[in-house]
Amino acid sequence: MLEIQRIRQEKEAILAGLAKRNIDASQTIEAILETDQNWRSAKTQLDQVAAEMNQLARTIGELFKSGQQAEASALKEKTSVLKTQEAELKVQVNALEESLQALLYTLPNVPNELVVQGREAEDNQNIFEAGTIPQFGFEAQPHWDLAKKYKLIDFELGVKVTGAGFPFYRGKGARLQRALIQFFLDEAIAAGYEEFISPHMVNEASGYGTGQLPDKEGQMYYVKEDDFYLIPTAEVPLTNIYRDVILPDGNFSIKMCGYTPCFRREAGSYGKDVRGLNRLHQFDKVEIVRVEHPDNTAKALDEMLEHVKNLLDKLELPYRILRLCGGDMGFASALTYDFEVYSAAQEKWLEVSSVSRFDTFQANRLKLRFKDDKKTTLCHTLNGSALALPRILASLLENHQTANGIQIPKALQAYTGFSVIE
RNA sequence: GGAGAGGUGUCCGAGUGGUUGAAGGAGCACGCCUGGAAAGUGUGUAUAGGUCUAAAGCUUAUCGAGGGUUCGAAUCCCUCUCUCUCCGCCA
Repeated sequence: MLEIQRIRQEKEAILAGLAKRNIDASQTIEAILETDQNWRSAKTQLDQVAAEMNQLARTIGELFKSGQQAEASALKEKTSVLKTQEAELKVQVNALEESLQALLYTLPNVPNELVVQGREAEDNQNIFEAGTIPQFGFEAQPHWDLAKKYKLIDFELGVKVTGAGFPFYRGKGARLQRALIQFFLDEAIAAGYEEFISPHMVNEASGYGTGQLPDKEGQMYYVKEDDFYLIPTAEVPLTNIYRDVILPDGNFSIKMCGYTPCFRREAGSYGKDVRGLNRLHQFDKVEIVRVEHPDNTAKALDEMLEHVKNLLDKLELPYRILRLCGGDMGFASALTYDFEVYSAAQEKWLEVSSVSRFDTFQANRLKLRFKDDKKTTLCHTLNGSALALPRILASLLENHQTANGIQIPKALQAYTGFSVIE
């Protein structure tokens, strides 16, 4: 959520920024400013009436104390007019506040200066490539065939027990999955992130805190009985640890990581995009989350990019980094880098990580601030996948396949306990 | 799930209708005292908003959350929520 003060002061800059998302926000901004103006004047009136009421109540109290019943009763009658006024103004103020809030919720974050205007994936900027795309002397098999051949994943069984998008991992497939989680966590911990095991369901307030609510209810599984949402990413519980928190000084750098399953309804997805492991309703992910002083955000983002690069290097996978264009960025993000791994048999790039800075956008909703001398200032938040498992698994299988089996990268062998899947 | 007790500021803790944004204490910050420290002593110590060029000042709201009663609510009533104790159930 953008700060209202910022909209008042930097209207033009915000409009220019949002244009990079192909959004013409001028009408919304005008509506916001007008509502804000109306709200403020109504609020001022309400405050004045309330002040008068308070003054009267105090006087009445004193009169009663000194036994001047008649005078007190006379004053009491005066209050009835004020009371009606106050009630009316209160309704007005509340209504304006609500519509202001609703309008603010509709505005996405303003893109960083590095972000280019663009509409779709083709407009993203390729800023880095590493690794080599393997050449096979045989016909490479897609991961769903490999998974079946080596009995690593059973999609049909998942359909039977739950539904599409909820696969079973079995045998070495399960072991490989567990190895990856452990590997990712160990790497994150080595990089200074504190590990958390979080709840897998969150309440409504947390959904609002990180921006899943309102509007994206349809993306989350919802437990009606208890009003809980299944988390779509560990970002939600981890970031919400800092909801309604004021850090005591500006000297902080909070680094958290956590493994969780992630639940996504993915309503509207279909076709070959969802084949095999490409898109699941439940998948595993290790997430890294940071809360930073605004001065440190750029550096933190760089560190996170390096961290993910390092993971992919160790897994010996060919990958590239894209800086997302305005139209392809998430709602809350100011700057996002996507990591894509080349999947040798599907012959396409698969997104395996998304690293973003949100600046004050989430912090404003979360009310996450720090004390700076006497002022309280909003913190910055960042997060990134490090990494999401299914597509990593898919590309491991596809890129490291040989005629006789699947080679496990060296860095992983200590975790899997085997070096090849035959 | 049933019965009961409770949720007050950074912490402890008082407060059952009238200058209570909130006694008292601890902690913390700054000052005085001291050769230095401790002790002692003084002052300060929430958040969000409105008004204001800004600061100061003035003002509104906030004692788990929301609503209600009242001229006036931390204090009374209702709903929800969380914590604790006992019982029940249970990995």
